[in-house]
Order: sequence, then C-alpha cells, then structure tokens
Amino acid sequence: MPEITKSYEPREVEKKWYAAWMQAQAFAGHADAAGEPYSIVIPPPNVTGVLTMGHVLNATIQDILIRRARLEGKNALWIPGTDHAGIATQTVVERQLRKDKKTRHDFGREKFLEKVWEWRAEKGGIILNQLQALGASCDWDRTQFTMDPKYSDAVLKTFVDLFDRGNIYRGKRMVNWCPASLTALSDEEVIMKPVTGTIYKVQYELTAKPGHFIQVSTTRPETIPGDVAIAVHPEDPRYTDLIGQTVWRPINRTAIPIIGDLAVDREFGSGALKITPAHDKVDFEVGLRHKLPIIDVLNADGSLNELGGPDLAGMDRFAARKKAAELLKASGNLVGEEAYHNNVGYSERADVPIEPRLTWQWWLRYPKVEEAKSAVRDGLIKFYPERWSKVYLHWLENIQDWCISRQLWWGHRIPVWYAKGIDKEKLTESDLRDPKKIHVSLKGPADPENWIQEDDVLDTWASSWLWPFATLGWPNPEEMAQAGFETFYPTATLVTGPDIIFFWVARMIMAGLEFVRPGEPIERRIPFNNVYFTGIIRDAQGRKMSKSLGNSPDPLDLIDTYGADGLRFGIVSIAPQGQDIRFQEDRIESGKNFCNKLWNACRFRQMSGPAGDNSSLATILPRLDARLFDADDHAILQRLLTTIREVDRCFYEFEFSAAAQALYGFFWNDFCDWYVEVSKSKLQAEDTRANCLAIQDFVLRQLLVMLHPFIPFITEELWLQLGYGGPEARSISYVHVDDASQSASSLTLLGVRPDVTKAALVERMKVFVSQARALKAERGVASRRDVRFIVKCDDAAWATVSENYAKLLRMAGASEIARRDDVDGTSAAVTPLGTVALDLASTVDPAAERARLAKELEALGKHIAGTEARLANTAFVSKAPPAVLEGARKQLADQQAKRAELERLLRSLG
RNA sequence: GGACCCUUAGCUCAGUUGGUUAGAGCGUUUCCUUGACAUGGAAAAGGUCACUGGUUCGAGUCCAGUAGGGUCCA
Repeated sequence: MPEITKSYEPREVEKKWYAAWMQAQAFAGHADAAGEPYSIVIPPPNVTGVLTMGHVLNATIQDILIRRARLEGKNALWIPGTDHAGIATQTVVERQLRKDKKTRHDFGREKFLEKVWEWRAEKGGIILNQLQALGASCDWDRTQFTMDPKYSDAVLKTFVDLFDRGNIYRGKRMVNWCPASLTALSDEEVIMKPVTGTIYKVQYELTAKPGHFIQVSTTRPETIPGDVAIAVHPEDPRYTDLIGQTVWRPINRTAIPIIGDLAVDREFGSGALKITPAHDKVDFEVGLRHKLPIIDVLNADGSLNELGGPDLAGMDRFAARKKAAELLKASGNLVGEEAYHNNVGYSERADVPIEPRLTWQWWLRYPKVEEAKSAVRDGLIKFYPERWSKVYLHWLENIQDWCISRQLWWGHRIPVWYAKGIDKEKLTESDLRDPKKIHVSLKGPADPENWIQEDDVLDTWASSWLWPFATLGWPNPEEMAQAGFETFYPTATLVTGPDIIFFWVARMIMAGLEFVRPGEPIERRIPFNNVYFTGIIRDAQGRKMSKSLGNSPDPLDLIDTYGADGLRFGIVSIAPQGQDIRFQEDRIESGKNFCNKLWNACRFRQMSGPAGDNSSLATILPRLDARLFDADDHAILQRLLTTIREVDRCFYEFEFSAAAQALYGFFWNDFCDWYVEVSKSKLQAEDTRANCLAIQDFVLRQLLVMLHPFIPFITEELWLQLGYGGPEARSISYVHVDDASQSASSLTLLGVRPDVTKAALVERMKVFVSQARALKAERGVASRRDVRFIVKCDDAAWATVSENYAKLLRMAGASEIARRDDVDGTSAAVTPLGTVALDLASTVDPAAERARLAKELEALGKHIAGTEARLANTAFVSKAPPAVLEGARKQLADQQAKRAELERLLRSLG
C-alpha cells in the first residue's frame, strides 16, 4: 500500500476518481435494482448558463442526498439535463449574428434555428461538465434537454390535451410586453423595481369653458396621444359636475370625454386620471367598462408609431417622453413636474421596462389548482423550510391565467394550424373549437398545404413544468418502462431556490397531478415528496450575486484552489436551512483545511502501526478488545455513536450544515485533538497498542462513510488507502452506512458497550489538562515538556490520574505529576481531578497569582449567587422537575467546594 | 397595503419541544516547527442574545408591541 503523502493534493485525486466512477457506471440508476427507490431530478440549468455559486450549493446538496441514499442501500437515481431557455438562448445567438451585422430575419426561421442548434452543440454542455468537476453523481447517460425530440413530443402533447380539455384559449388581452425581446412575458417574469422618475402635472382644457382646466398627473406623457378619456371618481365633489363634458387632449388635440369610474383613487394627485387603454392594465379595464376606443401609439419595440403624431412618431419611448414634456411646456399645458418614486415592471431577462400591450396570446387556465393546494397543505409534499408553503398557497389562492405563448423562434412551436384565408384577428372562442378553422394536434393536419402553423412558441416553463415525468419517458409507455417510470416516480426530493417557487415548483405540482397516472390517488401523481429550498448566495455585502455586478467568484477557480471537496464542505457548512448565505471565501478555505486534516489523521493511522484487515466491519470489530478499554476508548466510541445519531437526525430534517458541523466537531475536537493525542502514549505500550489501532480503524471507517456524501473524492481515496475496500479495492460508494442503532448493536454483539460513566471521566481529564496547560502558559513555560505538577486530590481522583498517568503527562507536557497534601503558596488551579499546581515555587509571583485567583473567584461568586437564589426560590424547588433540581444542587455543591479551595489558595499566598 | 424572514462575540453565523456558567468558524493577543497535520498545535481576550412589556419556578428560545435590515406579493 502506498504511503499517504504529507499534504492532500486534490487535483489529481479528483480527476482520477471521477473518471473511475464514470468508468464503473457507479451513478447509473437501475429500474429493477433492489432497495427503496430514491430519485432526484436536477433543476435543469439554463443551457446558456455557466456554473454559479447558486448551482454549486444546489448541486452539492443534491449530490449529498443521492450519495447518502446509495450508502443507505436505496435505489438511487439523479437525472441531469438542461433547459432550452427560449429568450436567453435566442438572445445569445442573435447577439452573435449581430457581430456580422445580421439579424435572425436575414436567415429566416429554419436557418436561424439551425444556428441555435449549432450553438447548443458547441456551448450547451459546458455547465454539465462543470457539475462533473464538482463531483455531481448524476446518471449522465440519462441527460435530457427540453428541446430533445422526445421531450418536445411530451410538451406538445400536453398542449393538445389541455386544449382539448378546454384549459387553453386564445385571447386578445393586456400582456407584459418586452420591447427588447419582442415577446410577451408571464406575470412571473416581470420584476418590480423601484425607480425615481418624474411625475408630470398636465392640464387638459375644457372644450366648453376655454381657460378652465382639469389637471392630471402622469409619469408617461408620451402616451398622451393614446388618451381617450379623463376619469374621475363619480362621487368626488370636485368633479361631479364635469362628468360628461369633454376636454382637449393636449397632444394630437382632440376632444375626449370626462368619465366617472370607481377605479379612480381620489387621494392620488389631483384625483383625475388620464385613460390610455392601450398602455395600462387599469385603463384598459376602464376603457372596456365605458366602451372607449383604443389607440395604440407604440410599436412592438417601444418606439412611437404614427398615432403618436408627427412630433413623436418614430422616437423611442424614453426620448418621446422628454419630447412630449417639451411639447406640453411649449403649449403651456405642463403645470409642473417633480421627482417621483414608484415601482416599474422590468423584463426579468432583458432588464428593460415592460410595456402593457394589447395582443393576441395563448392562455392557460391552470389545471388541478385545488389539488395542488391540498397536496402541500395536507403534507403529501413537504417543504423545507416549511414556511414556503405559505407563499406557495398564497400564490395559488390568487392564481391568474398563464400567458404561455412567446413571440420567439427558439422553443416549442405551438401545435396549432389556422386554415388558410381565415382572419386571425377575428377568431372567436367557438371558432377555436371549429376543426374547419383551427387544427390542433401533435402531428399537424393531413393536408398541410391548406393550413398555416402558429408562429408563436411556448414559454420555456411550459416545457420544464413536465420535467419530473417527461425525463422518465412520459408519455410513451415503452420509454417509460425503459426509464423505470414506475420505480422512480414520484421523485423523492426536489432541491431548488425559492425564487422559482411559482415559475417552476407550483407548476410542476399541477402538471404532475394533471398528467401522471390519471385517476390514481394523489400521492401517486405528485412529482416529488419533499422540496428543499436553498438560500440565495449573496456576496460579503449581502448583495445578490450577479453577472453585471461581477461579484460572483468562478466556482471552477474555487475548485482549483480549494478542491471540489473543500468547496463542497465549505459551502454546505455556511448554508443553514432556510437562510440566505453570505459567501465568505475563508469558509471554503476551512473546507480545504478540513480535508487536509482528515488526510493527515489517516496518515497518522497509517504511520502508527501495521494495517489490520480492514475489509469489512466483520474483520475490524473482533480486533476491538473491550477488556482493554480505558476511559478514552469508551469516550471516543460513545461520541461516535452520538455523532452518528446526530447525522441521522440531520438527514431526516434536511439540516445539512448541522450535519457537516457535527462531523467537523467530532473529527477535529474529539478524535484529533484528544483521541489521537492520547493514542500516542497508548501506542507505545505493547498491551494497548493493537486495541487502540483497531478503535482508530473502526472510528475512521465510520467517519469516512458519513463524510463521503459531503466530500466524495478524498473519502474514496482514503477508504482505499486504509484498506477499507478490501483486496478487491471496492469503492466506498458500495458500502452501507450504519445508523446509530445498527452501529451500537454491532458493537454490542462483540461485547463492546461504550460506558458512559467511564466516558465522563475524559471530560474531567480534559479540564485537568487544560488547566495544567494554562498554568504553564501563564508562567511562560508553555513549550516545556519537563515541568512537574503537584496535585492535591481525593483517592478517587488520584485513581483516575494514576490509571491515565502516561497520557496525562503527555497531554499536559509534564515529566511528573505528584500527589501531595499541600499545594499552598504555588501557582494552582482547581479542577475536577483536584487542585493542580505547577511546581515552580521559587518563581511564583504572589501578586499575579492573587489577581488571577481573585478574578476567578469573582466570576464563580456570581454563578454561586445565581444558583443559590434559584434554590432559595420555593416556587422553583416545588415546581421544577427533579432532574433539574438535582442538577442545580449538585452544581451548587461543586461550585462551593471549588470556591473554598480557591479561597484557601488565595489565603496561602499571604 | 398584505405576508414572511432577520437582529446573538470585531466579522459571518449556529443555537431542534423553555432548564447547569450561550457555542462555532474566521479575525485578534501570547507562545510553539514536539514524528499526522503550520492547510497545524496550546493558552487567552471578547457577548446586558436589538429594545419594551408579558407568560413561567425559570426566556436567546414562547406571546404582544417598538425600532432597524431584508425578501416576496399587490
């Protein structure tokens, strides 16, 4: 067996093991394998994306879950893939074309789509390769893409089904229009942003009373040419007598009516509102109620058209805004302008203000809304943290129809054909159901020459909402059988960010309920049983990480510097459940340091003595000899069991950072700082050596298994280096993780039962050692290992000291610990194993000693007073549980004894 | 306007049904190349748990309110 190197170098190790795992097909999910199924579908990253810290966290958690599931003997499957990200991808390719001064229209739809596919073939796999560098154990043979032919069929089939079921309709309604991407967006794709703009106070002259005006406030004077009325509240005494009169529209001068409508907020501005039905949702509703005309003054790209009038036509909306203000000023109708803070909707992808725009679109009435609520409300789907279920339910309570059509080329083209010659602008609901006018099917019409296909494609989310079942072969029965649909659906856990709870999570739940296993119970149709919402990763200042801020470190750089394991351990340890995370690179460094420490602890084991047969628990456990156990052996096994129990609990509760912390603490503090150190003297004695090595083998083995899901590469390497893989060098991924009760019982079977009382002695020894070291540090002899301690103690304490004498000498760095009845006048500390003193009497500085003791006495005095007060309280004594009461009494007794000893020491110093 | 979250050591954060003297990592101070590890070890300093009130024998933890910060929805 090769010798373990002095420090851990992750680069080669990680590369080697990932290749080996791929070679062995260690990540493949098998439909027919034994074990409880445990499946995860990856939230498909945008195909244009590169790995971000958010992906790192998200993928690490999924990998932890899936690797742990494998260790638990479950039939695990993690399906990877990407989504086609309609707007983003189309934009990327268009940007590329623009370098050659071309647009997609220069190529036409088909040629352009070829370009997109070329781009995808070249660049679309980057993010998946990056996930591999992180160690993600996806079943890569199952990698899916939302534009794959089979996946597309599933998407189009759901459109046809939903159309047939009456959930889909076509309608001319106000939509969120993105003037940059030239497409409609769903409400969810609009981000409200606070902006500081200008509010313009504009007066409209009454036609019947020249010189008399009604004043309105608007942030958008460029839409004035689209004004068709002025609205006031019907009960507003200022205006009631004006209702029914007309005013002059100040740009493109025309008479427009004053109307009364309850939608007007009397408190806002002057209480009068200009009505522009083509450019505002509320105005549109008002317009409908009053049968007002609609004047659309904007082009699709946000510039003004000829209806904007000769002064504004052709201008961009923002330039037109300034120009309109100037026109109003010139005509004397601009009464004032002031800064104004309001919220403006921005396009999520293009980051430009959206325009409310009246267009024909395809809409979806969500199916299974009520069932989707109850699935979460009744706990069939559990959210972690639970509080997100409130957000989810609130959205479903107020759900609006989903605009699913997009005016793009890249995406699933809507499977609707219009009969040639019909007027699409005039199609009614009943025309939609007339097969002579509209054809809706997967295959298209039999006589395509007589039909024209819909130009629009579907919203990307209208494909990714099928992800948990379309990736398992749905709806094709043969594909489903091959993919193991029956085994793996519903999936076990979804890991995602709360920012897409509406975009994706809620919609997947509705899609699963609607399409999967119709007629079967709800628990068979839901897409997943658990949803774990990660926090959002922020920078050190608490800002969201974003490309434009450039505040996101490149995960590949981090992997290069700290290793994938270091990055994984670091990111998990700073990601508590449910809270946003402030990224700190030093925590990633801690992850790396942890790996190095683990490496060296295993190195120490290797250097400490010959390897025993480590090939299985059955060959390790018999080497433990309970008759030889000292307090430290009991303590480390005891702590191992409590750590196993804690990690089990953490997995059950989805508390990954707590699990990482528990493992960190056990390994670093209990194992390295104490057990390994005391081992150094145990290993010198022939009679304790073998047992001590066996305990190390056992503890390290169980530790590596528990750590493996978090840091898979290094644990695999060490597993084999220490011989745990046996002669066949079997990968750690094939072992079985023991839960606490199994570990305890395998120990018990061999007559090994960690003794809690003996384990508790270690806590006393730790205090003793720590106090002894402190005495040395205070006397400036911390690094000397030849000092002499004297201890004044009772027989029981002395028995402990004697039994552990060699270890205590080593740990305290002393040449002798002698028992004596008198330690007065020395530098001394009170410990659970008696009063320990440094035998350097000649150099004692009484004043310094007095100050130190006085300080300790002061702190102790406060605690004693507190405990006394509690015990003096009759209510406490009569009502507190006996265990608490007993604890308090014992504590008081200990404190008082300690105080007496400290006071005596203080007096002895004169 | 509605909902939710946060406020604990210099910094970033844990703290699981209320129960000994509130923890970790980083940072700080002092000391140490001792045969696993300086990516390390030892010792130490550092907190009126945002504030006010309430419930309780007992509150960082539960309740109400206040202030500040954040997120989502309208």
